[in-house]
Amino acid sequence: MRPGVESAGRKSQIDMIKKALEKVMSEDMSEIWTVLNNEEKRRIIDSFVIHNFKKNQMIYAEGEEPEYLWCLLQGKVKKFKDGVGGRVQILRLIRSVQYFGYRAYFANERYNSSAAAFEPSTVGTLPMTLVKDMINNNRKLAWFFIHELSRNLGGSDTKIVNLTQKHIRGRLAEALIVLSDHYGFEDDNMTLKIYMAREDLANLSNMTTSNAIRTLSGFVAEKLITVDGRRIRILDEPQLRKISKYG
Amino acid sequence: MRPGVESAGRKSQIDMIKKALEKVMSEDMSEIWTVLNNEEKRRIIDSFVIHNFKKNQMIYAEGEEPEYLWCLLQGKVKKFKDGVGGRVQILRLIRSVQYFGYRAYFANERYNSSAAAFEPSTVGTLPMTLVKDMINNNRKLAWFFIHELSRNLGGSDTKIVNLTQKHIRGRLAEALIVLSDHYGFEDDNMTLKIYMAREDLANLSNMTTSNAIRTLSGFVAEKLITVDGRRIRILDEPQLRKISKYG
DNA sequence: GTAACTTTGTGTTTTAAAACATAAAAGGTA
DNA sequence: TACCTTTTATGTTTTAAAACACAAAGTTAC
Repeated sequence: MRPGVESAGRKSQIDMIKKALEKVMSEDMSEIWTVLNNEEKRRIIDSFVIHNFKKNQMIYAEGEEPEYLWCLLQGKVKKFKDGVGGRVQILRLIRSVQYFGYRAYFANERYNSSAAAFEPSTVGTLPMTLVKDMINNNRKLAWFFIHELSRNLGGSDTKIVNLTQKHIRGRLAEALIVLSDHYGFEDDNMTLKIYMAREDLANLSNMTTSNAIRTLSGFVAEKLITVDGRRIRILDEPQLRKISKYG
Repeated sequence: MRPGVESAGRKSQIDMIKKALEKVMSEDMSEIWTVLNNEEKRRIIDSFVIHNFKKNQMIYAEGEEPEYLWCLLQGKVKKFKDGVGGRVQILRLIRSVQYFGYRAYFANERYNSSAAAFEPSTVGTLPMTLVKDMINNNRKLAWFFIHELSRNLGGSDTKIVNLTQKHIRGRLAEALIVLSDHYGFEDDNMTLKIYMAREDLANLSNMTTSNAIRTLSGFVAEKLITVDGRRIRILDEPQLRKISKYG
């Protein structure tokens, strides 16, 4: 897949790459880069390609051949899977700086899920062949991926039980908690930093859009949250956690 | 956790270990061993401990500290998670020779699920500290785990969609297909090689035991399968696959 | 071999969530 | 501005699956 490079003029494109690389290299969260030696860093800088995606634009689709390691630099990305009868399940949310799209390559499979930008996003790519070489020469990088994969697998297994066994209210409360843990709050420490459509909220918590809307209204009536369009404020997190646990 | 060693007399215990090691070392499915050099093989032989588990005996439980790589030599093992209201979800089935129990260690977490023997089973353990050392000295071993974790993660994501979106009949049909793919058939090429309680079948396909029984009876009435106690024969696999896809 | 317990089987009732049906807001566009 | 599309909201109906209830087979233990 050759992703949509929003060509934005040569100068500003170069600036963007520079800024993005700086961000990637300095971000302490992305421990991945701290384990590279200088030669590896040069190879990365030479191969790193920046792409911009518009709101709701697909990054890759289930069934395609995985070729790149994707690194979200700016924005928010969802990984999702189309199921039966037009229903969609959001599997994982990506924030900056996080890596994604490598699992299928490692498993020797085609993409098992799709990725799309939630909001305007900047993504860097690195050919997986290069990543593979780097892993072979750098055992810390191997451990980085072993660790990431292991954490994600645990998360997926937990999600299976949450989505199949909890009731609607529990699932939505859980989704709100996950969103707050993952993307955090605005400066007021209450407003979720992600503004998603009710439909996405529904696809995240395995319910229909109407039920997401209805249940959300219920939470408002119980004064657990307030809602202003897509702006959600968490008022009573402990109670939400309780409902998420089972209620 | 110190697992239950069914001490079976010194002589036969030694025989068992010898046989088990032979099996592990020769099994071509377990590519993991082919990548080791002689020194590594000696370290393994010295540390490898055999354990026997009775039918339904727990191997480890959610929340415990992971210390060992488990290798199923003989028998069948289920990995499962206790959810809300006494419900159980079977997450993965292990056959010989397969490895399990390493994810939590790699993720630096406690066990996220439990493991129990479906039937009398023989399991070998290796301290994860040793496995870690081996990975550091052997990049092919690192790739083995990256590959396994990646495949499992893809499977878990698929399972999320299957279990949340398919209807009861589809989920049970899917479970039967998975069982046949995973454990295979008896010599008649029809009878599933695994004999599980209806309750386990239900826990595998996210439904109540009564619904598993009822739906299974439905399949019998439609001549898709026959049932004789826990012995299930697949008569019409194509149709089962169709139902599993959506029916 | 009989009693106690567990597993399987089936019918009936209840319920949680989907499906359907509108309508009002909100957002985009000509 | 007016028009069209999408999103949000809420009420009503339908339905798939759980819950409940009981009986018959099978197992296990004594």
